[in-house]
Amino acid sequence: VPSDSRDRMVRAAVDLFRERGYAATSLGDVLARSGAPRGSIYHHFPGGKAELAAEALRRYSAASVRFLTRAVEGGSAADVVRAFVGYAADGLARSGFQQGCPVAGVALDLTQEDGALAAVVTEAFAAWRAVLRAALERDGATPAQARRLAALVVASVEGALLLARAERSTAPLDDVKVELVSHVRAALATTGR
Amino acid sequence: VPSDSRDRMVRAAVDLFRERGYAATSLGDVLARSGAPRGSIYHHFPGGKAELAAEALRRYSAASVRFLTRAVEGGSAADVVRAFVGYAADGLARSGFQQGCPVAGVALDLTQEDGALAAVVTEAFAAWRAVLRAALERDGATPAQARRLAALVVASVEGALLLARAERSTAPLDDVKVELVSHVRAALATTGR
Amino acid sequence: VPSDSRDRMVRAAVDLFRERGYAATSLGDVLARSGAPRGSIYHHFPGGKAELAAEALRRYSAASVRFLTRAVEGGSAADVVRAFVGYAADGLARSGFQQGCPVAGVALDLTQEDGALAAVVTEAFAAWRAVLRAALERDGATPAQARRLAALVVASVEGALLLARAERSTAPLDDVKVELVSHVRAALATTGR
Amino acid sequence: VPSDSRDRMVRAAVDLFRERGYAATSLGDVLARSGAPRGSIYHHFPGGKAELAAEALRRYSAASVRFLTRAVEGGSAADVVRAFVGYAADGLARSGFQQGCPVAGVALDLTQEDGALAAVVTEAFAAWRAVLRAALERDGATPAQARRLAALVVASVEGALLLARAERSTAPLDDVKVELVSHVRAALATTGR
DNA sequence: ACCGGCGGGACGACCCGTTTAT
DNA sequence: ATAAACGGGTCGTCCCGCCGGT
Repeated sequence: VPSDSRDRMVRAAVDLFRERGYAATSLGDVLARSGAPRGSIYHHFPGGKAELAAEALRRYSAASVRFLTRAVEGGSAADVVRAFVGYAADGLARSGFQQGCPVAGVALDLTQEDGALAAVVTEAFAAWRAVLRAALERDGATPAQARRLAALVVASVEGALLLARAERSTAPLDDVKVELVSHVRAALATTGR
Repeated sequence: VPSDSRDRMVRAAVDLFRERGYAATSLGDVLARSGAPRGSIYHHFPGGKAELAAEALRRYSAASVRFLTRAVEGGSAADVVRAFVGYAADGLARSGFQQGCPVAGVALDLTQEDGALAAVVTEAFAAWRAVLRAALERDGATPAQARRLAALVVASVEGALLLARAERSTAPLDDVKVELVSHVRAALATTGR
Repeated sequence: VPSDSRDRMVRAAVDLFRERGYAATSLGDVLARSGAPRGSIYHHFPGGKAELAAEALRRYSAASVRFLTRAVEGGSAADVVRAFVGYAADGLARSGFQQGCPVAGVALDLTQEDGALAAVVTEAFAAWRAVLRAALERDGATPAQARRLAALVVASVEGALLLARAERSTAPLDDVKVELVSHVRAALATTGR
Repeated sequence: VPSDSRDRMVRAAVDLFRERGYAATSLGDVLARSGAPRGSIYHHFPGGKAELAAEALRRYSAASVRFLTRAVEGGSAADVVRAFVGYAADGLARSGFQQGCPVAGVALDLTQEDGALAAVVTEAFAAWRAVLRAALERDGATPAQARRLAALVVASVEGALLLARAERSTAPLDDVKVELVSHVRAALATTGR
């Protein structure tokens, strides 16, 4: 059975990485926010901070992929794009423009040595792209086009989250959403013809 | 006359923020890479690390804006987009997939207290968007459309840089470039008609 | 029935104290080397690390005293000295010059508060000296002389083990053995005359 | 100019290693006893605890070698032995039977990785032996005999210090002194004949 | 003005010896 | 008889003053 402390620590880590990134988040911060006892971190995460971060990213990735997958099942590719942008915008707005994307927050702080964590980051990005690619192909995109569009969507959302958090406004996300939906629609219409 | 040490420190800071972000970069790292004397930090940057970072971002922003402006003067909006993506891709590839965007590297690590630095970050993003917006309007976009497209371009490039650095490949940047150019072209064509 | 885990832990502790002393040996090291389960420490050794160490020293002391006693029964005092030095040299050489004397390894790391462990250390030294004293008296030494020679022998061996481990060679032990045997022989000859 | 803090830290380290060895001495202990500020340690000893220990051992070694050398200049080999044992006994007795030999205290706690420190330990032992060997040869010993006798003397003193500290009495040192002097005298007399 | 030595306190992550709850 | 959990403490080092030189 997963311990309660452990779970709270992972959740706190996700939130903190969304707010200040990996390097600026101390284990003390995680402990303070989660209310977990100091000694527990090494027990639950023998690999230390990096292992905690890996788990946090995996959890965030899994949740967002589940969300995306549901959107894919219930709507068109354009709907999925809208859902993806909305997912990011929601998290940001709900937290008073504090919480961006934890994957980005970790990715930017990594140096070459953190191989294991870097792999988790890459995997998280890949998972999003895979879901988007599948939806785009399902709706008529060629494989190459789907790959490019998926990259554009993920990149735009990550970047827009950056802009939006910086200026404390969802405007960049809203703008990106409009253009993304229009572009995807046009691309699929052209291809499908 | 601007001191040599000061200059080297700023350049080292830019590079390090591109590689590992703000929080993961210590002043010791900056000193080591720049070869600057230890006692000089507070002489040149009484505000400490934050002031050094502000200067580093301003310098990077100014250089990239100069580059973008030249592209605007010499080509279409689509050319500017290509140049912008290329600028990011070049820096990344030239550094062996180490150096992303220093503005992003700082932005993600900031907490609410770093007001001054946050302002510099916002300003840097705004500067890029302003140049792009102007070029788009010049080429026929409506103000609102130009604003949205500029947001999309800046966001896509920042995000693609993230993806590209993570997977040590320029593929995401290349993919984003193709889609961005195609979308901007289509948008301007529609509007201008 | 003596538990298997318990036994393995004691043996691992002996070896580790011989290699790195008391303070540098963590319970985790003991667990890792013995393969014993983590939770068992407090079951078997309610007194914690100190109690484990006490038991380890007692076991080592008992084994070496048995060895010495057999040498006493089978030979002259000079033979006993040879056996004593050889016992130390064997353990050291067999372990690739890793394992010295666990009693020394514990003794040096103790502070004034560790009364119980200090007593075990003293007792271990006393036991060796007692056996040597008895053999020397049996072979003709006066009580005072036997006491002094026993101190010299134990001290020399402990010290030579230190030197030998440090320079990864049995030379100091060999040198000490030669001189010790010669001195003991001369002393007994003079007395007995 | 050597800083005052630095000097006090080294002296505190020597004393603490004499009392509890290397592993049981924390940098916090050194700081507390020396009154030095925490931030200074890394400035003075970039190599951390190991570098501080190396310096402490070198200082103790140098001081004791100076002492031994003076004894060599002013007396016979037997006098040197007496001085050597007395040096150890004095330090121990003066400190209320707390302070043994710092070289031993470090040597026992080292693992295979601490190569640099181990070299300093070996060097310290070698220095004592060299001085003793020279004095013995000067007084008529053959080279091989001098080597063996020097090993015996150093080993005996180190070991006797161990015993003496453990039982809080100088008796082992006194006993060893008597036997050592008698043995060295006899050895030199025999050789010189 | 610029720079080096040094000091200074606060945390950083890691991990240790121990106890509570099975 | 064992795993989960717990605080306290380790070393490293970070960011930052304060002087004395030059």
